[in-house]
Amino acid sequence: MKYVRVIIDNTSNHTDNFYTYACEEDGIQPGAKVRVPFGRGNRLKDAYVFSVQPSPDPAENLDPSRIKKVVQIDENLSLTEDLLRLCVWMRRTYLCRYIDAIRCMIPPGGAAKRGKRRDPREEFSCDPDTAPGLTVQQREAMARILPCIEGEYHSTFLLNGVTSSGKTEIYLRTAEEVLSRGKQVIVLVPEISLAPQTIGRFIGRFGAERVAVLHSRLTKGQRYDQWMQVRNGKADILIGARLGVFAPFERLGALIVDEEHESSYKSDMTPKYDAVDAAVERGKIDGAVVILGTATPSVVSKYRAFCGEYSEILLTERYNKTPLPNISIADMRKELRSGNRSIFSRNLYRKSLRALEAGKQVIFFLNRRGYASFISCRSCGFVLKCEVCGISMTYHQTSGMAECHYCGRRTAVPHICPSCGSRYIRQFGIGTEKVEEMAKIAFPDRTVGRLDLDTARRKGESEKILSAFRRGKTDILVGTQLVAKGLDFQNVGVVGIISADVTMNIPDYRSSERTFQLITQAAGRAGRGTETGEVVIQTYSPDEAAIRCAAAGDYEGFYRRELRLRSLGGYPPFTNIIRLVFYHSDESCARREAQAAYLELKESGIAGRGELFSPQPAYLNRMNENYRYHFIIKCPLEKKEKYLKIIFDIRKRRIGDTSVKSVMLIEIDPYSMT
DNA sequence: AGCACGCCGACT
DNA sequence: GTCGGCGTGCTC
Repeated sequence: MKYVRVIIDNTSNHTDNFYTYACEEDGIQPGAKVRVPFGRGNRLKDAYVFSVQPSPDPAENLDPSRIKKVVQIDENLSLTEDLLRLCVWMRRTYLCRYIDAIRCMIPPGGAAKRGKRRDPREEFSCDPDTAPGLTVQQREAMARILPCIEGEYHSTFLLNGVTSSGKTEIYLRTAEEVLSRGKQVIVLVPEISLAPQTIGRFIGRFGAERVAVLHSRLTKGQRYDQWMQVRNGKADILIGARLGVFAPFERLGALIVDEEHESSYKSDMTPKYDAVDAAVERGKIDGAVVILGTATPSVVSKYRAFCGEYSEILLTERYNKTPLPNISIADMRKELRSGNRSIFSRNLYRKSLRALEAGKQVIFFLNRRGYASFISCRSCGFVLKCEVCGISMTYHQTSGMAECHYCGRRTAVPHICPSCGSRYIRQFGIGTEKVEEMAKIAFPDRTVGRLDLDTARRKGESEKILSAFRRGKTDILVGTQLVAKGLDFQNVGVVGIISADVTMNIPDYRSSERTFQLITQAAGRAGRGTETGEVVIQTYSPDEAAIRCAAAGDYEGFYRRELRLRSLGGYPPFTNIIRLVFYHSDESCARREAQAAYLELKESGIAGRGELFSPQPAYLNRMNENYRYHFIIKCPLEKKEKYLKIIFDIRKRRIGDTSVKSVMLIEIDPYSMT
């Protein structure tokens, strides 16, 4: 007879504890999925074994007569011990329940109904791929990674390589080395639909039968099948979106994260984990090599490399010596002053016209987010920013005020520019639809396609738009970041970034970083063939560091400056932003309970100057009929444990207090503040 | 979250 | 007497 400590699969907030059961099967292992009687009604519940002991833990002082027996063991859906440790880390790091972490790791709906279903791997073309020779830099990179694979110890590499420097080949070689030692590989990509070439190369190199894919677009049945391929060792490579980090490999040798700076690695559902951090943690637990690949490292990752947490590998040479595009900045203030009121600068218009006449194609890029409106002066480029946080303020229609979404400060919208006194200060917001319309007017004899979330939502539509552009059926492609990411077009002569200010002015401390990354990526779409491409960046703030540095291809310069600003503002990587959200259908209840939690933190005396901010109505004040209040903590790294402990206690107090009605959400470094 | 226990009012 | 209201508290 063994005794097991389990976590019950239960929706309750009150049962996030270990429960001890007796088990007659002596071979029971941690990670096993079991059925146990639970509660007074002894209803059978799923549960997951976290530890196996010869006798009940005496410290728990359990009455032996209260210990019930495991009634069934489900061999199929068991987790690995390493994943259990990752659960513990997730609960500690994101303050979720054990069961929330476990649910990331098992296929949803359990064993879905049997039956024939499409193999999701079929959709990827897979010409046999043979390993090409490596460049000097690639060989140097492998020389640094190989010792970890051979020695089977964990290390995280930040693979910082410019576009076409051959990062994918490093991934493939790493995978090859790991696989040849009988170990397994996880490859994370930001979004499966944007990575068909990467997947195609893995399948082409290693064979489709060894590769499993996992992402949220799969049906439940498909996800179950792919998960099983991994669990029973049929596949030894998994390519997936963020949830692929939880693939149940027993002998994981490497975790590869492509485009590590992408925001899609942050989960938007509970638990709000960051798949990059989870990958690094899993690498530590499993003793696996972690490779974070990118052309524009996130400020946080770059800083960790600087601190020695990660080792940085630079790839600076372009593989086929493709010339870098010629990047220029168009100052839209000057355009306006000289009478050009169109959305195209003369420079961009002229270059586009010339390229189109030479039979080349053109991309117009604009990253419009529905709510991303900001207040700016068309005359001098001034942008209304919060005095405390330095973040651009958002215009609110309902209040008619400009608000900072971080600290909640409100100011009246100036009618005269505080900087230059001009009256041309107003709210901005153009979208891709308008760009499409304007492109059709400006280039009347050309065909224009548009790719953004609205046109790509319909299934198969984005493929249609992209293939039309690739085949030359459309001359001009207007799009959001969907066109900027990872897609190879051979015939693009000009990339026009219609307004670099759109991303610059979203209310988030990462807006500079995102702007730099997006410009760099969009620029990388130009001149992929043999000829030099042209990139025109249009902006009302040509002196903005993110824009200047991106135009100059100066990552280091951007990074150094941005790091200083983050340090001054108390932002990551020097802090973690912890956000607590409270929602309830009754506004006063949400406000009161947010206030109670805030006071509890304040009275604990933990918060230093500028760390704790008072509760504010959340940006989307009403969501699903719920009123939302939130507050943030700029938590210095060394105080994280202490802060999390207090927040954990607040949650415990709230669970025990029946008068508490609102729901509290905990977010660490949230990607958006909605 | 369930589910049972428990301590009060109105019904055959 | 006893049926049932939902406040309280526990679930190995």
